[in-house]
Amino acid sequence: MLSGKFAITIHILTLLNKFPNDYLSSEYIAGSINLNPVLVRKEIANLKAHHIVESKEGKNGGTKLAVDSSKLTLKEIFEMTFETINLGYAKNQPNPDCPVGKKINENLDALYADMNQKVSTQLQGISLEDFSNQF
Amino acid sequence: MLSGKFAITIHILTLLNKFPNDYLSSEYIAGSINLNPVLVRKEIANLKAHHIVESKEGKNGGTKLAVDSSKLTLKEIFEMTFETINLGYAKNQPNPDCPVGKKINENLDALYADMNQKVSTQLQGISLEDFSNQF
DNA sequence: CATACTGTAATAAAATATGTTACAAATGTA
DNA sequence: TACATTTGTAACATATTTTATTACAGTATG
Repeated sequence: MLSGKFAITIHILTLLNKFPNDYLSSEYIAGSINLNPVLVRKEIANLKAHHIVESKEGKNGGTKLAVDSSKLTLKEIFEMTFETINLGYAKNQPNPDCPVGKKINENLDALYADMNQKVSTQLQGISLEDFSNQF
Repeated sequence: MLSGKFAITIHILTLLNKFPNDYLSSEYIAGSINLNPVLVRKEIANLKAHHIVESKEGKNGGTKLAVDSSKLTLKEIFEMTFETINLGYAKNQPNPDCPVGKKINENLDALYADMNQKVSTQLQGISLEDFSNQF
């Protein structure tokens, strides 16, 4: 559930924000992340689905930001690349005949919902521009 | 890095807290979680290393809480089962010749450090007893 | 029309998580 | 003492997820 998606996506967006007038190729972006270009294109597909970037096919094609980086927050990026943050669940269905087993996931859910609230508040306060300005 | 460890561990501890006078067997605990007993014993080994539980080998053996559940916080459980919370890193080493690649992990680290701070504060406010009382 | 891209599917490889088997050692109990 | 039950732990097996690769059709540029 946790993977490198958020990190990769924010890396892509930071690069796009550094070159707001250029269409960057997946090959170029992949070179900065040190990642396979196909995986970059997959994350870009996700960003496109959320109308955060636009791409141009064909020669000299590539991708550029389609939104104002001061208005895009890390919370939105988080939500595009993660469902929620949590500390995991036991994978198997716990025993419904045990009072603890029966309610454990419900109680973990409540705990994790609070965590998400706190993390979301933090991330909402940081724009892509803010993040990008650190470089 | 994220797995079911936290969930499994808190499940174990909740059970132990429900039966504070009994040594529960890994078999019994595994039945509630619906997990292999060996994996339960592995998590218990971790708890023992932190002096949270004590075990008795041999017939009628098992594990029981060794601490006051009102004093053990979820933060401590979190730290025993996770290093930190984060939204991941690109797995490969980013390109050090790119200004973004060179600093991306450092900047993500700073972001995640803040997240951990917030999550830790939340978890510190919840004791095992509090959690267990929800069942 | 050659070139350089995106988009996407199919497949492979690697990494991680979970499960199983096995058995020595400990301990209670008949 | 002999037996049954349980922990502790290692070794191995399987499943799942993540990451990488290959391939190629489609699109735009010059």
